[in-house]
Amino acid sequence: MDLRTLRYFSAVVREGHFGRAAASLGIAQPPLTRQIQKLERDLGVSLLQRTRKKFEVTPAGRLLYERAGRLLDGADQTEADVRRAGTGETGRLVIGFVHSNTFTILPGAVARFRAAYPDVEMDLREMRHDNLVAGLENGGIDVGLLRPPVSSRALQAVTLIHEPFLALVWSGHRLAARRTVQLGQFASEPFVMYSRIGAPLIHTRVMEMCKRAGFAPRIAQYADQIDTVASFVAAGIGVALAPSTVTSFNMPSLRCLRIADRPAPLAMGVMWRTGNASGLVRNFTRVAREAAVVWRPLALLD
Amino acid sequence: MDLRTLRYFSAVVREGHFGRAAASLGIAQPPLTRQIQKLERDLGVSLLQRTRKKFEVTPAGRLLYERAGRLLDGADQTEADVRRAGTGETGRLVIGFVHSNTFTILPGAVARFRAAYPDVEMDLREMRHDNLVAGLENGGIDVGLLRPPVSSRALQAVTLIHEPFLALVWSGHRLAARRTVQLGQFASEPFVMYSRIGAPLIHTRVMEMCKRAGFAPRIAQYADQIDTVASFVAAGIGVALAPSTVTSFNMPSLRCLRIADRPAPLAMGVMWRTGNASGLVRNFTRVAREAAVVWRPLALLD
DNA sequence: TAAAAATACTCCATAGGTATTTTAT
DNA sequence: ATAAAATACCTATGGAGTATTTTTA
Repeated sequence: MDLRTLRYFSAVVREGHFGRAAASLGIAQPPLTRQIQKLERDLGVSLLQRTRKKFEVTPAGRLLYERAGRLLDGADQTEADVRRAGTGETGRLVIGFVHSNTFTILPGAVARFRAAYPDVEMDLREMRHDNLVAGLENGGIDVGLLRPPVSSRALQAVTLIHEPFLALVWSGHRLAARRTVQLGQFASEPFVMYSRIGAPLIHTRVMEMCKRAGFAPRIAQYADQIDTVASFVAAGIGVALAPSTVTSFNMPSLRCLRIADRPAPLAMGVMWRTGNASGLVRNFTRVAREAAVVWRPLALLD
Repeated sequence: MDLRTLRYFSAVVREGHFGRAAASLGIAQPPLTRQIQKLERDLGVSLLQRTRKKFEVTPAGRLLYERAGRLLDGADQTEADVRRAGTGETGRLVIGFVHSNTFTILPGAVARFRAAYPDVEMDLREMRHDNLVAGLENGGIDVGLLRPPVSSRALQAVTLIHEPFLALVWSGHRLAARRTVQLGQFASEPFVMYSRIGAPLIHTRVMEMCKRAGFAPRIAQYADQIDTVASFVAAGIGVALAPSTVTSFNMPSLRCLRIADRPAPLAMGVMWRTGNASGLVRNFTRVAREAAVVWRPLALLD
């Protein structure tokens, strides 16, 4: 008993006529006759009470007709649902993101994805970089928004946007009136520094930049997130180097300066486990790229 | 997408291993691999994320696995139910019967059938002979207990029991002390007669018997059913010829006499529409025959 | 007599088998 | 090195087509 045979039998009962049923199925009448005979043999049950000219449906046949209809509907529905799931139009997507995204592509990407795939359930989780990488690797997180590069062969990444570094000082700082600074001018300044745990990538980058400029920063305060860094700087605790996203904040006592050394910008990307490129992940990645294209960093100190 | 393929896919997911799945399905591993690949092609969906060594199930695959399980369970259940319906172990059976059965095989047949097929719903309908024949012909009644012969090519019959005719007189009758009568002795008696409508077969038989004995009966009263006939006779309204079932009644003023002419007995049979020999009908017929075999007419005036 | 199902036969698509290759652990 | 999936190639079952027969309404 397979679905094709059930379709055949359903057609015969529905049409009440082998010839018309065969036509509606797009096959010839003799194979249809044979398939129904075979079905009856296989089940060991008489489904149709025949004469050479017509037939009527036995009680067992009526039962099968009723059940077959439900089974076929269920199979069709399943096929459609699986197709949709395969294209990522439905299902559940666990999205991990590091805090920095809050002010960049996350809102746009989520809004676009929700609009494009309303049937996908999104589970958004803000996480620390290291936990996010682990989550992606062990499958707890389907897709992550975090800063590449990540040294994990198991993960694949696409870079979405680049954010230049800016130098931050408070409005009372001696350099506050400048539009551009040399990193060397910060050599003896107290630093508000991204923590190694909360933002290892930025931490490393800032340390490198300082080293390249010829000094080791004196760290007055650690902070995990860009908004905390900005508020500490605005409070006069120290200077900082931070991605241009800081311009999203409206902090009167904060000044953002261009860096004459032009350090390489920070990247933000979308990552997923190699081999988990399901429709959901592919779709989210695509939508995130679209969101990144139209994303405009706020005016960079024009 | 057919049931076989779904069984294959379910086995692969359940076992987590193509080789073991193939073994559990009783096929070789390569065809299983190919069938899963074909299923993915047909659906246009990646169900398993493979390496050459192992695989994991994609979200779409998990969805299909879950749905396939339900579909397969439903199909198996349907197959079992249809088989049962085909053997007549389940379903609904409309049984028509003429009143005479009330005192003969009906109780035994129904009790046995209920015991043997507890899942069959019985719809018992007492009907007049003519309506029962019509009901059998048009399909409203599945199986009937009535007196053959019936001149309808559309119906098939099996005779269950034979009931000898007895002569009935009231206890004050001049022949009441006899054990045997000649039909000719009733020539001038008033008759309680089965009506032509209610019991056409017995009516005809009684008229024939009288004619053969050389007289036309003087009909004092008509009655439709054996119990009515018996009570009229017991009331002294007239004599009657009736099947031996009358001995089922405990009527003090009723005498049942043997008929020396030994008329052919009346038959009672089970009938069904030719070509409606469904499992239900076959089973009922068989059980009715079994009931008839053990049926013992009450002591015939020993 | 006409129309419908059943049968006879032929063909080919495809499921399944065996042998072998590839690759990940 | 081993074990697991994939591939190559072959066979044969059986599903579908055409032509024809049978039957009954």
